[in-house]
Amino acid sequence: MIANALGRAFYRRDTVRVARALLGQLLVSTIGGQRTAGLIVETEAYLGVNDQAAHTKGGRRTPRVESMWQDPGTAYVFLTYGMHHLLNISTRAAGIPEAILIRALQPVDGIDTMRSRRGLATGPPRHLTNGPGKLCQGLAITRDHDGLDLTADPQLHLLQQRTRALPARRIAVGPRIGVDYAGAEWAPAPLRFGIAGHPCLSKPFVR
DNA sequence: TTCAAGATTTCCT
DNA sequence: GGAAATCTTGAAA
Repeated sequence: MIANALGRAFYRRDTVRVARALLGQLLVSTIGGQRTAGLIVETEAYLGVNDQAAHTKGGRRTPRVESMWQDPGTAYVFLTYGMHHLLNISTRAAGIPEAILIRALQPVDGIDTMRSRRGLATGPPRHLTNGPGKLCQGLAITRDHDGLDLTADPQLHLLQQRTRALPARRIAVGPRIGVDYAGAEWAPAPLRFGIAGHPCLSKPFVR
């Protein structure tokens, strides 16, 4: 077991609640012998079979999205635009395909490793992980890691940094990014969460 | 078997 | 601000 890791019960709760509770927790990757880690500063919730923005809309259960149907705390990693990996964590009970997309981190450990992987020798560290594709590149997360149990995997897991979610006034809320195709009900739904005013957000929250 | 489109990033103007 | 890069998936034929 991993000391201080977020456990099954953390992820088994309501997805929006987990999305908020993940803000400020530490994502740790130990891949290729290099430890890299960052604090989660931005998340998005994807709500199962009804959500028209989710890969599981209409109850899809194809090989790609199988991880979303698995136990809470399972990694769902997919490739988009033919070149970028995106990391999600499944929530609620097995059989309920909801998940949270990790959209941005504040780099904490292994910054030199992240620079090397991202091809950014100079510049502010926030550019290493301020986007869902960027953070996967920085932490070396690929489809090889799809299906991992993030409550217990030595390569990839989350460590508890706080026992309570941030106060509501410190959490910015807005529509999800890049889901304009999802229709009038789901595209504008307030399912994106971020630490208000944090410099590592992938995009500003408009209010 | 075919084909359109995408939960993004980067580079150019 | 706009477009290209690049390839798997999912649905239709």
